Amino acid sequence: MSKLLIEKLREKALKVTPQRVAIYEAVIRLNNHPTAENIIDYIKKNHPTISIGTVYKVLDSLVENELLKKVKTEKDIMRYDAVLSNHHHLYCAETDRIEDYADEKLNQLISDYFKKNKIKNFKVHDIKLQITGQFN
Amino acid sequence: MSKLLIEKLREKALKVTPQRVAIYEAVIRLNNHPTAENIIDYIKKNHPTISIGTVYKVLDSLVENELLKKVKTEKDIMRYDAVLSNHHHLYCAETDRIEDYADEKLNQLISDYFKKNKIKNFKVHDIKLQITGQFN
DNA sequence: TTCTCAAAGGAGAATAATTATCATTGCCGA
DNA sequence: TCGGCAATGATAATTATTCTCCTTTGAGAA
Repeated sequence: MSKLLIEKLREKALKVTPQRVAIYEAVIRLNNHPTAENIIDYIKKNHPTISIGTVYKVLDSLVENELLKKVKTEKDIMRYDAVLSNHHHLYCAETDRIEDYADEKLNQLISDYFKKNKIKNFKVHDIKLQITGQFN
Repeated sequence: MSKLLIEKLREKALKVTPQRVAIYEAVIRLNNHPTAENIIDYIKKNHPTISIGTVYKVLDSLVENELLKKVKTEKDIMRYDAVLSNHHHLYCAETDRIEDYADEKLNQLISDYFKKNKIKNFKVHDIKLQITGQFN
């Protein structure tokens, strides 16, 4: 399950620690864009001694090493995502639910559009849609 | 300059106070998506006695009354925008610069796309593009 | 214009999320 | 197996924001 993690860590000469593995797996398991707090709660079950600071540090380094992504929210809390493939997010206006929305046809449409319509003085790296609305 | 503000406040039976006017005008003047801190610094020049709590309270109520919008960032700091018309944001990956990007043709393209391709179990209210990249 | 009073503001304490510090631990290459 | 150094744990500090509570003030009524 954590093959990718271990590989990436080795590749960058970072140590493979049980904490890093546990945190990475927690984000995957929790899989609805957990907050640091969600992750801490989940991990404490199997790692009752893990430190909060460690969780934040590990999350940061996993983001830096492109094993996780940060998700923007309305609130001032960071959330994390283990799905690395290019996708968008559906934000529920009522609850705090955030779901992934992958749509290759849409990506194509947008990327075609920007190929034809460059933004002046700006080099686009990445385009994400924040789709707000309501689940039903 | 604050006609719209005063109108909206009156309309909702909210008091027109010098603090509200100053904060609203500050967001317009600073016009690059200022943080609360930016706003406080700016306002202190003319309103040295304004309280930080007031700035936050006013910003919240202006957002609630649709005179300002909150802008999501990578960081866990809120930023504010006085431009209400539908537009997207260009995020600079290096600096914290955020610029508006309005593009009616693009909006049309996306809204047409979603008219034809509904997202199941989800009612879309609004779609925003976060375009990250680099100014040059 | 003055009065009234709820709404708004000010000062500072409190909270919550995150970051920093630093002594200790443990991963991993030699 | 061992030693060095990166990573962790415990906890203090910081930062952005919210809350509390008392004072002030905008604006409708008299």
